[in-house]
Amino acid sequence: MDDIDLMRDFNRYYTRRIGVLNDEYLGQGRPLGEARLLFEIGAGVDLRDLRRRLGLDSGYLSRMLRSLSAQGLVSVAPRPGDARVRTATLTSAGQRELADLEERSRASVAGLLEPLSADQRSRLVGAQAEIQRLLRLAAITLTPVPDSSAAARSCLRSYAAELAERFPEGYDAEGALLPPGTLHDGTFLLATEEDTPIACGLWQRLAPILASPSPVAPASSAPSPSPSSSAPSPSAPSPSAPSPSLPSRAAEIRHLWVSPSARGLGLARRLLAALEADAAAHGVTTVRLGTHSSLGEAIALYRSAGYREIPPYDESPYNQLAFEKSL
Amino acid sequence: MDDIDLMRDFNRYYTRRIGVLNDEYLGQGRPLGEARLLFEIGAGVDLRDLRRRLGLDSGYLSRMLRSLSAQGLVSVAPRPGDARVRTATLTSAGQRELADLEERSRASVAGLLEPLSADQRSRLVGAQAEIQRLLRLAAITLTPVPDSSAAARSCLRSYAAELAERFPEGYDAEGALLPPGTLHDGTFLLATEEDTPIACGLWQRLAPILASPSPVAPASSAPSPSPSSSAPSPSAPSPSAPSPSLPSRAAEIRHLWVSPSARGLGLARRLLAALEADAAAHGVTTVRLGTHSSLGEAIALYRSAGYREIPPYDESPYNQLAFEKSL
DNA sequence: TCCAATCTAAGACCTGAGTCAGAGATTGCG
DNA sequence: CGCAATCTCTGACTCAGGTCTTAGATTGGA
Repeated sequence: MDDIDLMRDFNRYYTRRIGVLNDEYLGQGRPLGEARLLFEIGAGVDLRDLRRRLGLDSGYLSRMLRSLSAQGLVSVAPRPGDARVRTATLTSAGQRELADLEERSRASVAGLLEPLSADQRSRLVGAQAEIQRLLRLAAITLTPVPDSSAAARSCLRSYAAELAERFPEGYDAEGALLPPGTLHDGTFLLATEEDTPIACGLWQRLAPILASPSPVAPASSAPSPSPSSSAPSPSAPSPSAPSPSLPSRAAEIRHLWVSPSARGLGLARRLLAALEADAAAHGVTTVRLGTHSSLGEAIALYRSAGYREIPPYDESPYNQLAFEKSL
Repeated sequence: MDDIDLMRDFNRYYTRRIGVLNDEYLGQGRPLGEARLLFEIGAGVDLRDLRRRLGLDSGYLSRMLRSLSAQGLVSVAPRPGDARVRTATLTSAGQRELADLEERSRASVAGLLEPLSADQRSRLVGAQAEIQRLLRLAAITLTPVPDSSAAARSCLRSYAAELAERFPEGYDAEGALLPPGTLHDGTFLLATEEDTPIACGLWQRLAPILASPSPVAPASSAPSPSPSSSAPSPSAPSPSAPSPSLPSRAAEIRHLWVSPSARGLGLARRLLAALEADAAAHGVTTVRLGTHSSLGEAIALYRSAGYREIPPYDESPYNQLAFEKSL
């Protein structure tokens, strides 16, 4: 039995167990769809958002809401300001009903856990947390996007905001952040979880350094089918590339950032590996990066990913440390 | 957030993820119920069993089967020998269809696992295995039953069969097994998982030993509300009890057995603890047990559960080792 | 041999879930 | 202002899932 079969087996077992659990507390007279609605309508939600979040047809939603408001559990009213969209709110009876649902749900889970010792319970939730982390990580997709795209800029803004807060000296986004539309020889990777951006990073070809060994022919560095947003094949240097006609084999990784909500999943490591792989596929053999001495987790990540410290290679005031790795 | 909320959170996340996974491969044109039927009809099943296993209404099942056999996937025929029950079999087209379903299911799980490294995958399935073990353990119920009940005897038969195989000298069930209906001062605990017996064990009051300290008044050993099948309250000794009018405060644990299908769950430990608790609730202060030197896991269990070795206290040829614990 | 029990088939019926097309209301923008 | 876009409601429709009842076939045991 391989991993796949083991997982299928677990899925069958778990969904069956949890299925009866859910029936136990949800199926108390109320149709499932309505119960889910009650859960989702916290304190006023636009119907539009409800539909999107639950993936419902507008007619279907409208009908369920009608039923719920006939039962006096929710009230639907046009949103002040824009009367096209309507918002649903729980009435006080609805809140009671929801609390009741929650309580029943808690009770049925408690009944399930009851025969287990405290130690066994904590092992159970520990294993669940591990699974959830890994599944989240697996559900995150990495896509190359233009560095000027809205999602990319929003990630970079969050990145800059966080650095401004963490660096004792603050962070000058204007001066230090990659200006939009200037990444011509490299790739901006965006990580999204259920269509919301949660992490990013980019690699960018470095101008050849005079002290570096003279460029050799790009012999076997054939263009690969790997995803790349903007980098042309190595034999066709981009217009913005500096004087030498052969592209540099050194690149820099910059702006690696993971949203706080996605930390602890191992996403930074995955993103870093993806950036390296993409750069390597474009003929890059050496990647460098600079970082701030206050970013302990990042430094630990680079070290454990095979980077070794080198003297700082640029003048950015924020890059007190620099690292390098051969691909 | 306590264990219960953590588990609810995980349930929501997991069922949602797995839900879309299932829709992906099951909802290919065929209704879910029919797909489940295909899975369940392996090589010939009685409709009666199908109904019981899936919890279906006879009319509903009959309708689905009609539809499946109209599609040429299953054939239903009266069982030779008893024409009241009918059996369903997959046709060769049905088998192909099932193989196809399985393949799609594997593919969708594989797609989910694809972004994970081998190490992450093995951590995932490891955590799943842990959860499954703990949930199985939690789903097992311990019930006191008469030692002559069919379920009890079936467990004891399996127990004897296993010992006969494991002991180099064999096992004489006639001589060594508790005869049915003879447990008058003690409790036979049966462990069942989804209504099938999977483990058992019993405690039985020992006749007072002459060398033991003289019996004290059973002062505070009040009868407790704990479950007990046959043991009368300590103040009313059973007719079969030997001469002294006060019940012995020593008991013996015997015939502790866990079906191979339920090993590794920690069930033996739970069963042992339940037996001790039940005995203690009946005024027992010392439990003893004997075991065979070849039963390494059992010996390790007793040691780790707080038993200390004592000299053998009876003449059973199978009890080369004896243990004792004060409750 | 006959009766009760068992098992299944079939039909009527119901509910929930979900889709679709069209009509109204409201708003933003040229 | 008027038009297009957005959002919602409504009703008609389909389908899966499931229950209930009745009837018929078969069998085992009195």
